[in-house]
Amino acid sequence: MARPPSVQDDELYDRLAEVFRTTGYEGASLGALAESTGLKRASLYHRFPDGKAQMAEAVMGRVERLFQDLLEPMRTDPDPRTGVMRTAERISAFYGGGLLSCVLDTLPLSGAPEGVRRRAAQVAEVWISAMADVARRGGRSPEDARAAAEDAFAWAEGGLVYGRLFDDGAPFRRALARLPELLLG
Amino acid sequence: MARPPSVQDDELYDRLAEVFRTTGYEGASLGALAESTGLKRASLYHRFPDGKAQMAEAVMGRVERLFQDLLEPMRTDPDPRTGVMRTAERISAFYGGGLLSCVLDTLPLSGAPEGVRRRAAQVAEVWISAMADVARRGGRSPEDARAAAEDAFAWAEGGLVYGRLFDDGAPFRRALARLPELLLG
DNA sequence: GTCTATAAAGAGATAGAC
DNA sequence: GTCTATCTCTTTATAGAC
Repeated sequence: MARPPSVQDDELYDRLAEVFRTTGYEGASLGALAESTGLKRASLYHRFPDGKAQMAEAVMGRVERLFQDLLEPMRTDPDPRTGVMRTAERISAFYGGGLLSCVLDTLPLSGAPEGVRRRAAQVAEVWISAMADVARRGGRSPEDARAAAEDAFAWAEGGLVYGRLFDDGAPFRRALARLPELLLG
Repeated sequence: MARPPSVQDDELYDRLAEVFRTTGYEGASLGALAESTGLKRASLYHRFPDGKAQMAEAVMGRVERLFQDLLEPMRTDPDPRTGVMRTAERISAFYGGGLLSCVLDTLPLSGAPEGVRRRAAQVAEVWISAMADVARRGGRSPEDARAAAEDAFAWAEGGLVYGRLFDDGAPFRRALARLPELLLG
């Protein structure tokens, strides 16, 4: 049985994520990952025998677990609109009000191993399908709900692209502020 | 052994752009740039004595010139709505219907020189302010026009993020299809 | 588990022949 | 203008001490 992820591990993953997030997969050198975590390169290899690819996949696993928490209100609040608003708040905070890059954007560039790219798509799918689900519960057809969820994802991710270019999180925050209307009409 | 003749400048920039676009700045190795252009590494240094940073800036200059052409209908068509639709068509084609990554997203990650990041923001600003201009001509207040243009940029860029993750350009194309409504109400 | 040391390959960049 | 050859530094990865 696999060892459950410890808090210690999560802290490590968060520091690795910080590097991958800002530099992408190929830009994230072992040296930078080691410095960010406070471990030496050889120690990282002890934790991740398959090297950088395994570190990136572990980071994607961590992000997926974090998203499960961010998405919880949207999934469980009896009122869809309230749930969407609460999740939007959490997501906005998670991305530093729109000033942090998203690992789903920066990590899966060409050069990243296929497994990393697949994991990134998986996490994005978790997010998008949770939005589509709440849109359906709000009364939209499955097709409309999925399209609205994709649009919401795109708007938010693009807001983060804008944020990185101009150091301004306003477009990202507008996207999240309009999430209820976008998903529920 | 005689080599095939060197490519023209714009052709050269396009081949460099292809590498930067898909891999980001740090992921774009001199070897990959040389292979993509058909030149040897030393020949690239003859054209760009300052190396990779200068190549990336030249690519941004090329992209800016390309955008001037993409944006021309939106700027000059007497009917704002027709102009926006024509520019949207051109932009959609430029990005392969939503399946190509955008250099404005992938190039300015951490690790890219400050000059490259500045150039990327400059090109994005050209695009966004052209959209804000047409929105104003369509009757919106300067503040609304700017915000709508930023939102349109974000939606489109995020559509490309989705396209890269899922190999599906539909969200990007939806964003462009809604450009008239987004900018002109 | 973490470290130092080091190997092996790849990176950016330069010199000089043609 | 393009090439081959080379330099130097960085990067990934491994070996082995503690």
